[in-house]
Amino acid sequence: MKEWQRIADLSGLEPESVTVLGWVTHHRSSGRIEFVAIRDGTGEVQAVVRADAVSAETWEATRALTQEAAVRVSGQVRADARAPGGVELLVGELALVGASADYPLTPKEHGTDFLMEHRHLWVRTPRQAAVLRLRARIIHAIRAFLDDHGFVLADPPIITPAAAEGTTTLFGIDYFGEAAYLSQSGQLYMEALAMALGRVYSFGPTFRAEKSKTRRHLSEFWMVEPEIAFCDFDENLVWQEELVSYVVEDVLRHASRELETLGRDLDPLKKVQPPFPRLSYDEALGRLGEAGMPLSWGDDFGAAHETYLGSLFSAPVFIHRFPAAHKAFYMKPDPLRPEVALAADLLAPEGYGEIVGGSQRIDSPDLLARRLQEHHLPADTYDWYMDLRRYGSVPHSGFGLGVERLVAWVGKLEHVRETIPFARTLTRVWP
RNA sequence: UCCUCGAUAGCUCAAUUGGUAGAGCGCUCGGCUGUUAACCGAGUGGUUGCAGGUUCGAGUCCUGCUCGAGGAGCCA
Repeated sequence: MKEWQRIADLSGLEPESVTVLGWVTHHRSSGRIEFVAIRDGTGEVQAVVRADAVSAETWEATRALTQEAAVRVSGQVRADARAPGGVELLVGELALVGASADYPLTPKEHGTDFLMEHRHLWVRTPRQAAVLRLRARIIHAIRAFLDDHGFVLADPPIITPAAAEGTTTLFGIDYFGEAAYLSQSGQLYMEALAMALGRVYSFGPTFRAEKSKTRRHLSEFWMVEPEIAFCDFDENLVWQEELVSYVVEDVLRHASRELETLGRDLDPLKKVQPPFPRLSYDEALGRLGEAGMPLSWGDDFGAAHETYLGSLFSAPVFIHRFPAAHKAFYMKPDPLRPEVALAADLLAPEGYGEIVGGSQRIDSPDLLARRLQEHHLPADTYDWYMDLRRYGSVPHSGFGLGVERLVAWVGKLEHVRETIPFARTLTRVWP
């Protein structure tokens, strides 16, 4: 027999006597009877304490309970329609494990800044706990899919000597007296690892020092970066849609309780089935023109354009073959149309924007050398990267998936700052 | 970096035309034997973000600053 029970396992145990360990979320008094809501991380249960049924010590301990006090409660499990969840604990004994005075978070509403300032306590609330559980399940699904399809986890360094793409802002650090940077993408390293292991993926934190201040941006976020040898552009898209579909299906099956806590409408998720629609950049321009949002060829999409394009379909949509001029140096031009790159963004529906960005990489050593020059990138820094084309270069592709954006969309959350335990944003590096 | 909005009790907010800073929640005390963010009564609580200005008088008007939120750009 277990010494204590998880609250999630209580249902069905009636009329057994059990012990539960947890925290008091709130309690109500009605004179000679107290109702204490207890949370243990697996669920919440109502403990009922009657003055005439317990010792004086237990009664006094119960009367003195405060919000978030840690307690040990023993009692009989019983079904009762009046109890939230249908099951409650008729208490025989209650003891304080850890006191809690003047808990800052009340059951009433709070503002964003106050909650983020108390993020270490905010995570105790049912909604935030559900988000973190959903995140864990999504990460599990991503890794299960990749592991089951022959991808080898091979993480690139987080401390890097130079910008991977040379565009976005990096966080600099002092590396034994030399300048170094926190990785903003492991992609170039993943290409090297794909030449060694075939199919690889990285799963780790990524750092961007951009002064982005929106509900879609974090300074530190987690990214999955698969890289696949002998994989062309079209196959790359298939991997992406299979992965995203698998994650959604897995979450529907295994995280339904979390989605329910979040009030997530499941119908849009059920429509996420491969293959996803594909819209070329040119076709996208046409759709935007029809919708009264005309752009000139070569223009980048703004947030409003992405939201509109994402809203056209019930599943995520690929926008592919962007003008090459503004894209990363390593992206392969379309052989049939060199002015566009074999790159695609995957836009989530319901206004969540880009969740994946991927491309086929340049395999020609001559073209890659030319691109490095055109982008004014130092040849010596990228010499090791050129080696990948000098020694057995093959067609290869890969993509980067933003974990927090995926979680935000799947959970239909307002802001990515809730999808990670302790968000690092432009204005917050605390707690 | 730019645009918009905001900052009043521990929290969420109110304060009419420039005229005595309030409510709910929290907390403390009391009441209540089935509560559901319990309820009822009493109490507690303020350098109105900071600095200056206008005025008989500023939470309110003006200037500068600080901090925050949303958005743009950039991106996952």
